[in-house]
Amino acid sequence: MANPKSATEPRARLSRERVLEAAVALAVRDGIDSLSMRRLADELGAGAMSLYHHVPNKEQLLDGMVDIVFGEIELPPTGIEWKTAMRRRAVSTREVLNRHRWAVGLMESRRSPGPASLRLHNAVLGCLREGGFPIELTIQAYSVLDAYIYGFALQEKSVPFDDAEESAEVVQEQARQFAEAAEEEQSAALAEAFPYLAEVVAGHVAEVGYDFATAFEFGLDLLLDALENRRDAA
Amino acid sequence: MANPKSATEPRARLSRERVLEAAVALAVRDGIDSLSMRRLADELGAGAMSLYHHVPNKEQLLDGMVDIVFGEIELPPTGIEWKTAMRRRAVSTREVLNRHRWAVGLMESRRSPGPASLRLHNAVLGCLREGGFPIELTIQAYSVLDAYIYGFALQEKSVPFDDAEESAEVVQEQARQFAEAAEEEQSAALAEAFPYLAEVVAGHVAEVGYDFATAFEFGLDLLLDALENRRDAA
DNA sequence: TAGTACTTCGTACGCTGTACGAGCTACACT
DNA sequence: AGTGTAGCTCGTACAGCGTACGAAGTACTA
Repeated sequence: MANPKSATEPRARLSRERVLEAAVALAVRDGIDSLSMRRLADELGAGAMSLYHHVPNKEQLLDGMVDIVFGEIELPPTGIEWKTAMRRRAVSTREVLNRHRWAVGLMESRRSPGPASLRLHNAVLGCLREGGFPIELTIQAYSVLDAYIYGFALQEKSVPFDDAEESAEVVQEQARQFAEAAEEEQSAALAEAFPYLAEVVAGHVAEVGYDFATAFEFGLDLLLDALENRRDAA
Repeated sequence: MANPKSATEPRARLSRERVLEAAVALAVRDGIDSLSMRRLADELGAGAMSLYHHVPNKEQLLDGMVDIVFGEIELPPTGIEWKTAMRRRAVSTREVLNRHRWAVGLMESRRSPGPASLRLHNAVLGCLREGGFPIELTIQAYSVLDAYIYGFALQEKSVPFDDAEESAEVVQEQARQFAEAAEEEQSAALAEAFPYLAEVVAGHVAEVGYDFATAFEFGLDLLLDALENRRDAA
């Protein structure tokens, strides 16, 4: 019988790469909670247990996915001023983490970094060293910057929607929870219980809005400038 | 009404508070992954489904647990300099998050904050406002500081052991993964592939060590000073 | 004492990660 | 060309998960 399967037919074989890519796509589309081995296998038109021939277990599947995300982050360019380079890398990191919100909790807390992660870490450290930072300060700077970047991403993760509407969304959300919690708190006047919070949420954010990108870069520049001062003071 | 006087019987009834406390204790002892409704019920000597009369579902159980953690964070003291107050609060947050590592990923990313969370947020904003920060800068400062604090906690979460030994632990871990990943990377000389990383990991951290508390306060003071400058420049 | 409301919890359903092993496929070497 | 073998696929099964449902027990009010 003539059964042509040598062509580009749907009978595509699995591979570690295909599995990881499908996993990332699924996480982006439906969120990390929807990523189960069975769903992922379905997505690939395979049986669940087939996956285990290309990935040892779910934990290492996540490791692989995380490294894909690391691979999307722009390395700090060499040959330009360190501050500009670090800024580019930081902004790129935020963008990537925004695209892959599912990864935010996983990136920093995961053991056993993959090659892309190592490459990035090495490049960042190199950028600082070449920028004239002594070792101790390099480590400090690296730690501080990464803490800020990932912490900011963590904050952003909790807001439901994308760029444009997010501020309004946050405000609404906050205001509603505000009322809710105030009820539990037995007080009728919530603004009285939390006046400063009310001032910010109802008074300012509701009117002026809040732009994450601007806020991120504000803090980023604050840090970069402060680090530069520290370096020159040494 | 809600507090029976003669509750010294071994036949302790369940209550939302008892459930939440047991849940936190379990998470501290065995980690958040070990927290299941059945295990928690066992811990309380009850059936699994009994819990649902005191907590609507697991999601809100986690919300309640998180709010307990927020409640342990020291509010920024009033009546003293804002920088000192913010420092105290930041250091306290790090301590609490270190005691409750299970909570780190959950604190910031959780919707619907509880009363303790609201109280803390309000106090922090108030501290900045009373410290002479205009509203816009207050929001920025708040965002930057929290991003840093929680991001740092996220980093710390991944290191296995406590205070003293952690540096050595990190180094060993890093070095091992280093070798591992370099193997995958096909190169034999890992130090050649990631020279800066090698310099830091093998060269400096291995010898001098790395103290998280010091690193945290370095970045914290960097931020606080920078924010003060920003305030005075306005 | 009866009625009512609240609490407890056994059972069950559909989901999860994955161990096991039977069958299939593809390629290497006679 | 035939055969051996190594790797891949996947059906089945198991323990554990969150939780819907409803029966039984307990406590308190009238």
